[in-house]
Amino acid sequence: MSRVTDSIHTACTAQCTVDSPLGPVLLARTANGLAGAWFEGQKHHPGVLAAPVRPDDPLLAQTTEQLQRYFAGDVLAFELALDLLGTAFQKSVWGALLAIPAGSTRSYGDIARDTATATAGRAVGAAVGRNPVSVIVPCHRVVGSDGSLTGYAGGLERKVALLQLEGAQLRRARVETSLGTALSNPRRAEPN
Amino acid sequence: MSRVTDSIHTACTAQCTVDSPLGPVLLARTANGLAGAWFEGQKHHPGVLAAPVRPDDPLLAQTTEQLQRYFAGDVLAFELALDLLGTAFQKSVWGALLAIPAGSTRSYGDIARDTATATAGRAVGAAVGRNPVSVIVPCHRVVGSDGSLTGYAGGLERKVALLQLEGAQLRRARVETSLGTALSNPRRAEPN
DNA sequence: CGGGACATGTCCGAAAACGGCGAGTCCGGC
DNA sequence: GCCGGACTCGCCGTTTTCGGACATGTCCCG
Repeated sequence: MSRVTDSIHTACTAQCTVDSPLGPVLLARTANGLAGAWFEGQKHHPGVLAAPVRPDDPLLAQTTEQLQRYFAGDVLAFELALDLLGTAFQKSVWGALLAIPAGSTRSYGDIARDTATATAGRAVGAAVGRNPVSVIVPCHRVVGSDGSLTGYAGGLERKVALLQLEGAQLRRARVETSLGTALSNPRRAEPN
Repeated sequence: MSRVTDSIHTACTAQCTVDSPLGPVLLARTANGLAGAWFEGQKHHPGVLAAPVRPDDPLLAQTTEQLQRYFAGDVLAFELALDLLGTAFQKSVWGALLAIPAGSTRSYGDIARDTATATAGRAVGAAVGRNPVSVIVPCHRVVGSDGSLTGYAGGLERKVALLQLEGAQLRRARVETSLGTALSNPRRAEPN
């Protein structure tokens, strides 16, 4: 068990489960904020938590409501107190994710350039993959530099679904973008 | 930082410092009981704790008082709620230490025979050395099978001082015991 | 006696492996 | 000629693995 994985086990003060179109989501909070939101069966799922089940916990209830609205199509920024447990590097990456607006995407390399060494794309990928708060910390908005989806801890189907729900421009089959590179790489408006 | 060392950092709820003839002692408690008592500069000292300083905490005050009586020569069993943070093996070893009455000593091998595999003497030594609650969990009452003191996280001087305070029979310099091994190994009355 | 060799649980430091990458190259198809 | 796709290589933080080191004691051998 990783160091951060077991810290959620000890720091978690309350948990509950929300149903979503993509399956049940396990929510977990600490004394300081929301610390986890995992799809069932997703990678790095913490498993069974010892903390008491409290759907009525104010923060968890708030989270549940915002998630339900989100999945209903009312996509806007979540407003929740977060407590992201991880290394300094991971926190900086997850923080950068929060700055990606719904409907758009950025590449792992972009995040690397923003937060760390420009060449740390791969490390960014690892950190993004360990995002403890799915959906709310929008790790699904990060794609490869060529627009490919590359991976998602909850399974690529969920990543696709989330992006479509947000109305993001997914890279299409090559057929439609034959006229130029700009369309095949929609996340870059400015050429430089 | 070791896994158990940082667990005291997170679990500690209150701390304070007591003066003793052997130097200041840092006391730390968790929600469940006394979790630490370290001499200044001793090995595995947790360093600076974030928990608030509360000499008036009931348990800490109780501990302070019993320690002062102990050092004043009123040596009797401590009566305190303990919360020993460690592995199962370590807990079993530390538990065995509590059974050693003041004034007597046992060997690392003895403890090994009592708690774990008979050949785990060395592992017992390591565990004893990491006893988080000095003096109260009497790790100073454990000596080598030949009666030598072998080591003490707080320094051998302190180990000697504690044992003398308790009136334990220390092995003397070789000069006086030249007549036989029995005297040099006073902790074994029965030959078998 | 002295000097190996071995068994035991845990911690610590170093080294290697492992990813949700990205840029560059080369080659085959249309 | 333009892409794709497959392949190689450098990059970087984290996790895992591994080798010693210990507050030892027993046995066996000179």
